[in-house]
Amino acid sequence: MKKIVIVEDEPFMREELEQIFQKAGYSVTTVADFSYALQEIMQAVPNLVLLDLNLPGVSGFQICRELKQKSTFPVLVLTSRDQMKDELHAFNLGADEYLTKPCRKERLLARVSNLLRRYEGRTNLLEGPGFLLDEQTYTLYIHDKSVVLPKNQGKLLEIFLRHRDETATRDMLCEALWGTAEYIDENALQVNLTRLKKTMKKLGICQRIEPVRGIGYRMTADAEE
Amino acid sequence: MKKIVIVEDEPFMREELEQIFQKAGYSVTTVADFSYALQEIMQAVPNLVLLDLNLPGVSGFQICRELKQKSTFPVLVLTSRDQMKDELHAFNLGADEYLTKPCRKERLLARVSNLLRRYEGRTNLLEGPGFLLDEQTYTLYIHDKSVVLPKNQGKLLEIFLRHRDETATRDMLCEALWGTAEYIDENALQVNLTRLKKTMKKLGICQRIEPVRGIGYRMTADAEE
DNA sequence: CATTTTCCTTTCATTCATTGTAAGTGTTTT
DNA sequence: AAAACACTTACAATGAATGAAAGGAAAATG
Repeated sequence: MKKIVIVEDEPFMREELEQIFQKAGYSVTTVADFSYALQEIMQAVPNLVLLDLNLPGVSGFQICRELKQKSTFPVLVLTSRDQMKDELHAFNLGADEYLTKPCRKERLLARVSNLLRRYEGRTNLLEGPGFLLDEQTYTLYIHDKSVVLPKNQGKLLEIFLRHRDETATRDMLCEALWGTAEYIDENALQVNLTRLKKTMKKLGICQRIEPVRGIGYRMTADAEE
Repeated sequence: MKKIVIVEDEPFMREELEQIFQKAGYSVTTVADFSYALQEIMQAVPNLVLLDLNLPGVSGFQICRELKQKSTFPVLVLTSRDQMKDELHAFNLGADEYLTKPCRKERLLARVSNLLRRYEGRTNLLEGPGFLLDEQTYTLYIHDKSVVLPKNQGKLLEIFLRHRDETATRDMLCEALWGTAEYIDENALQVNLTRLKKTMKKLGICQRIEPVRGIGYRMTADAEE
């Protein structure tokens, strides 16, 4: 059963939405405390997020942006703000659909199931700058090409994507590769990193993996590409 | 550069759309002869199709349905028909977006780039009943799981998906596996089929691969699942 | 500027999944 | 019942991915 999180402050509206989706066979969770909205959503691990923009205290835009940075859930913005600039802004932040209230039940349900269909099989995809990585198979999507990375290279890339612009310690990387933080062989890690760099270069993904002396590595988006 | 095909009968509207998208940096093709619309679209191999519903002689719905059955291009329906039932119908046929004329340039462009973003890395996905197959890597997506099929199994499944409910001859299958229609070994095909069946069963995809005596095989959707 | 430490690259042997071969078993059709 | 066709299983060969080893660069240190 597909799970939907509803972020809406107006109680009457919230309850109506909840009923609509429950009747349609969805599992529904509502967010009450908007200052922790992001955490609550992440914890619920929904298939889709229904987001109002006018929330007391917090900016709906801000929630949308952070959601899209830290997760891959589809976001449907449902709001009474019918300004074109709001709509464009929402799309720029990564929103997947934008509907204005009042909205007919049928339209809402149609758009939701449409989004869910679009996102089928997309739940495991990590977003990198200019490419996508399937975290289960390590299939890499870039433009219209796709390649399956060798497991070790995939594991390394996954770690880097999960810690964008942070430093990944050698322990973390070894842990990911062999399940233990102790060096099996300090060099094996090295070799696998070299290989990852090589395949990324071959694919035209310009990323720099820089060493952090004595600690580990960090990946930063490169200028070109 | 992303390529868009515009299917619109009203000349003034068509030209305006063409200009809007060209200015926005897209490559544009327009369809003139609507009785061959489908063929023209398929031949153009666009990244997105902009489709009007009110076409002389042909049903836009019909084009939409066939497009979605035979390709994976995203379809944006842009029409003056603002009936709710038209919208729902379009969505049921697999349309990805539905906008009513008149429509502001900004909104149209935003929705288009939104769709294109959503379809990144999705261009190679073949749709099967309940699952998706990447035709380059043979990564199989089912529910929230993904698996990379061995090449031979992937090739076989691809053939079956491209000829849904038709019979795939042994020649076709051998051709796909070894590039030649002559039997390398009649049995090798057999073994690979067995393996495909086994993995599909393990993944919970209920498909039946039935032999057609002396000719080949056909895949049919199964009752369960 | 020389030395040490740290990091990187290349080559080679091993390992493991995938594939084809072979032999034998089941199932239709005539 | 016999023949033709379809399926399964086990095993050996192949090839990609991996780790080991050794030597070369680059950065820090005195």
